[in-house]
Amino acid sequence: MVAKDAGEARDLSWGLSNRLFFKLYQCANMLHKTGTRALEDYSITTQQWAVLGALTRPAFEKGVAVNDLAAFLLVTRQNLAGVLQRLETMNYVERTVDSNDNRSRLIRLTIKGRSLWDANMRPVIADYYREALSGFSTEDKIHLVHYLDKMLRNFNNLDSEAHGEGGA
Amino acid sequence: MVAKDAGEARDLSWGLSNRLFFKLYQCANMLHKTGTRALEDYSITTQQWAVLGALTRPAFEKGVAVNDLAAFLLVTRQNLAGVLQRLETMNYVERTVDSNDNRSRLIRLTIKGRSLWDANMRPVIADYYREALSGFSTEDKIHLVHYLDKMLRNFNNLDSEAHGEGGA
DNA sequence: TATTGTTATACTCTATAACTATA
DNA sequence: TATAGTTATAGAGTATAACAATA
Repeated sequence: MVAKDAGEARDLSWGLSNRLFFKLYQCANMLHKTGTRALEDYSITTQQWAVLGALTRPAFEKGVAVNDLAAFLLVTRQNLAGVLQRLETMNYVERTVDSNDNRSRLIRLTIKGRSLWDANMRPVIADYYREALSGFSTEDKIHLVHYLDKMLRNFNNLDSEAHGEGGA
Repeated sequence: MVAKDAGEARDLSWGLSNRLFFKLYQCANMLHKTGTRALEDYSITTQQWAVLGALTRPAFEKGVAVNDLAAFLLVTRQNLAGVLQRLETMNYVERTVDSNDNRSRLIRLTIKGRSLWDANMRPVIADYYREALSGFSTEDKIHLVHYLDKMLRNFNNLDSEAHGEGGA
């Protein structure tokens, strides 16, 4: 009976975790679908949104190295390069040489990019947040951020292990 | 002073919501990155994982129409077609004609697909859940599922509006 | 006419490796 | 030698439109 109970407990745990990850998967899909649609007037995808949003951070406003930006966004520098290229073509970001290290390039918003964010994207995104989080109290949001942050740390551990840093 | 306070309240709300969505964005990225890596021995992506997982549901075991599967996964039927094609090439799913409606195709797992899921994928995914949810109590998981489900309903509303169904 | 599913196209994103230029 | 960034390539996913077969 012990073995059977243990099996049942494992099944319950599987079901709940499975449900949780399926919801997360669906939320991820819908975030990209509805987010990209919300910003379609500006031809901005959610990845580009994340980059532009990061560049408005006070710490990054004077420019941020590609590597640092990639680490912040949790994407590889190679894949960030593609997104940056598209944003540069649209004249929303620009690259300057870091005078402290000639290998490094500092990425920052252009005037046009800043204006796009402040005048167009931010209001649209504020509306988007309002709708996507309707029914959420401030407490709910704080709890959810906490859970997502906790899961994110676990994901980062999983990712580090996969790169052989924590080899068993 | 009222206007200023209102502005500050809006900023606080913006900051919290922005943080929440950035975490969600990062979790989405990491789910695909670590999930696909966890299943790389079988060349299964997270989208294919979702399809195969759906097909193991008791309700779908005898076959499910493409449209119903797409609705369940929250993807378009066109995009599902591509994923199904890749899974069919690998011999993990098969299509049969619905005898009740000759237009419809019922998708179901093949023996090989069922075996891949039971013998290989499920154990790997169970480990993956354990690591990705380490530190989460059952209560935590229930709360998180609840929040994700709530957000998902909001996303679906946003999506319906965008398709002109609820036009203001 | 409407619906089911498929095909076609164009683009973005991702993973990976190889390259350059600096350090 | 190691690091910062770029370029190149192949594959997967996504949005959208158009199409064939069936209802």
